[in-house]
Amino acid sequence: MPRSAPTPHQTPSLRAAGMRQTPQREAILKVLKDAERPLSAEEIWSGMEKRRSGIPTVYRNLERFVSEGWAESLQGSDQVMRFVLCRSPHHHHHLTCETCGRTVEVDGCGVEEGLAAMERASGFRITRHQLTLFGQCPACRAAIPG
Amino acid sequence: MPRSAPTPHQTPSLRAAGMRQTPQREAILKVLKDAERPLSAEEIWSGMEKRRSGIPTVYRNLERFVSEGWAESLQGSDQVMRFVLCRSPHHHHHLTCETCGRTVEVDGCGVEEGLAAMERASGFRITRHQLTLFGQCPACRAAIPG
DNA sequence: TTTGTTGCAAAGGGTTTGCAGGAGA
DNA sequence: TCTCCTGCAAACCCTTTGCAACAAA
Repeated sequence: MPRSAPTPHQTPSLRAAGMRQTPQREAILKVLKDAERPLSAEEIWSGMEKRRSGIPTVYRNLERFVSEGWAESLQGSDQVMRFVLCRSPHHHHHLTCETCGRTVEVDGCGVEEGLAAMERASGFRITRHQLTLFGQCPACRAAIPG
Repeated sequence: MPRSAPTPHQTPSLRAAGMRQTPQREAILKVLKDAERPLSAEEIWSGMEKRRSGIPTVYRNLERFVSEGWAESLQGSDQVMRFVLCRSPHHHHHLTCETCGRTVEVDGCGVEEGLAAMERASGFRITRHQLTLFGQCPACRAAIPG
């Protein structure tokens, strides 16, 4: 249930979204902004200076940010939810390096034709999809050739 | 750490996989076989006649079946792991109807070209991907046209 | 008989809730 | 001042573990 204007992917503005501007919220956004990979709530919490917040506050705000479209929550293979700031307002996917954990966004999608073929094969109408990509980033490829 | 032969996707054979044949295991496999959608451990447990098992047994065997390649575990948007029997030995994806929950497998993949484009754009080497598809099955499309 | 499995109970770990006090606007 | 937000503690819930009893082979 997004509350903000239709194009919320710009620099998150607490005020514009009708949220009060608290140091906790700014700290959470800062940690997310500086992160190069999806972070768990606990990692975000640890990253906040002086831990001046409780974990529940982190969770509550994360949920808020996701519903605003500012962040995205990703389920890993473990039981932990991780969060990333959405840099792009467009449809995109996250590509995670399995060696160093760095995550980048890939704009666009590139699976449309594949989806169309699957629709024909299954008779389903495909309305949404979630694609998570894993591999190795350029730096790690260079470090560990093979 | 699969223990069975390289082609374990046929009808699961407990004996062939080096597992003892217990009523609990047969019951779990039966519930999964009859299911048309991914089931949580608790749903599987409830589906076993007379609940003649403890939840830990269900979890332990599910983990075993997954490592044998007989089943696959899927993370939904909630915090619950769900399980499906793999009908096909090939690379495939699961397509879930958002109206009735029915899930089918789509053989093949169809996103290869897209992945190649993403590799070029990102510089990553993509080694694995997870694609989950949502939409509406033929029956639900017929029932609720639009 | 041997050893893999099960059941119970309890622990674990991430996430959510209730509520009273605190602080933006 | 008026709400919204936060912090604390406890509750929740799914999943895992330890261990002794049990049963498949």
